[in-house]
Amino acid sequence: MPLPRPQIQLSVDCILLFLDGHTLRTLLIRRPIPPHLGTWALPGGFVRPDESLEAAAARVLAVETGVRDVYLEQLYTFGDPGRDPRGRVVTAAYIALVRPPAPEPREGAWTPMDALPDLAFDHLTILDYARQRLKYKLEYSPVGFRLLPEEFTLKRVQDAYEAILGRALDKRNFRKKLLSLKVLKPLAKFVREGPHRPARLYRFEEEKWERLKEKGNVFVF
Amino acid sequence: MPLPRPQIQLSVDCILLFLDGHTLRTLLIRRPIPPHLGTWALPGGFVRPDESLEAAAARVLAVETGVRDVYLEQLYTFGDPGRDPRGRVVTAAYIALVRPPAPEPREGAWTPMDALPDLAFDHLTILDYARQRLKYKLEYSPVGFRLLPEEFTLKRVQDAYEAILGRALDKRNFRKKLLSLKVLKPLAKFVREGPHRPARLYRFEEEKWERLKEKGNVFVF
DNA sequence: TCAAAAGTGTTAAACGTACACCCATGA
DNA sequence: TCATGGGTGTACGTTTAACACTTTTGA
Repeated sequence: MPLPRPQIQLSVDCILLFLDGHTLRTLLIRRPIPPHLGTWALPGGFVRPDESLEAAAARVLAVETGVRDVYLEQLYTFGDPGRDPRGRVVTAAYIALVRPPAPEPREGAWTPMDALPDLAFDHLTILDYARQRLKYKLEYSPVGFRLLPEEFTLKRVQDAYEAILGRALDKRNFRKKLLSLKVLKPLAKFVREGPHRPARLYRFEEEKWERLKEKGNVFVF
Repeated sequence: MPLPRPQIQLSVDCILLFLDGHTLRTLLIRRPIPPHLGTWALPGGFVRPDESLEAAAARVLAVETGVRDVYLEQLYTFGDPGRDPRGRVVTAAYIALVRPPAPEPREGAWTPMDALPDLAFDHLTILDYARQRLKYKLEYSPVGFRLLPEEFTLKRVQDAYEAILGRALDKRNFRKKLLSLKVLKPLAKFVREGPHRPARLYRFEEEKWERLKEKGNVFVF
């Protein structure tokens, strides 16, 4: 039995997230073609017949923004008829987490998540959904560390958590709990970055996290 | 600028879940057409150009199984090239939770989740993913109650949690915690169903749950 | 009167939360 | 020597986890 003729377009859109101090930023580009020509939008494009959804997301990112080798995770698929004025376009949204230093985008701008401009299509809905998802996932997955450099100070981890959760955390309690999980390896390296005591660097140990997870342990702040 | 000609098919697949005592069951049907003719598979079908993904899932359920008015939630979109031998088919999987009494399916069989037969396409992967998701969601959302009748005994709630989590829970602690959340309304009704003391019926109060959630409270066993 | 599930409370351990000072450095 | 952020411990309240007997019913 042959397939019916396809009538629905499939695209991917990418929510690139980057943590700039206490500010969560996303990369928006100006639409180079109609509809919504010139309006801010998420980087996106149509899926090719021979590539997986994730491969499409990676390609779109590389081509439109120059960003490569990032952590990608499917967020949700938005498919309401009418979300694209050209016709029926269903889009699989992907979250991409990038580590500092922020790659200079070939195009577009790193925009603070709490000061978003008008956006094309339903991209505001998609970004709201992404922010929510990130917040929930923080509790039981190491997404926070995917927004940090390989080596980081405890302060930076706390900044990441505070930015994503949107509230302040107690320094001593945060450190106590984080270190008690034994998923960070303290390094014999320190950063001097101001007129104050240098901060120790740590590294996230993925396989220790995996072991924790098997035991059903969870990371709640 | 016109759209490129579509080359990818979009389908939906439904994971219908039903709780039969301590057994979580899903509705599987035998494929009525090639490929995988006669193999067990999830109910599914192609999305029409004018319907939303969720509407497509609801339609497929109604047509293929006769089940209506169920809770539907998007699970994940599976889109690897090669998952369908006919060509490129991307599928949005939806979880549907049904309350007892189990609707008698027009077609197919309620199959225990822990004794699945060989399945068509990547449907085993999809079911594994659904089981995982349900387990995670139990912690912070009232999915458990969507698998129960409107009025239920505490025993039934505990059975649901034990079935989904896959482990036994302490009766006294379970009840204490569940009742302390104040999301259940005790009714002046009891069920007599055996040579033992009758059990009180309760009703889940959605809007009390919403209030709890706003306060960031969570439901962990 | 027996078997079967409903219903109920206490205690100890673990965990979360609130809170303030000394340290190392660069200017 | 001062301003700045790094780093550390304790005490209290809340939550979890372990655990066994009495109640009500139908047969």
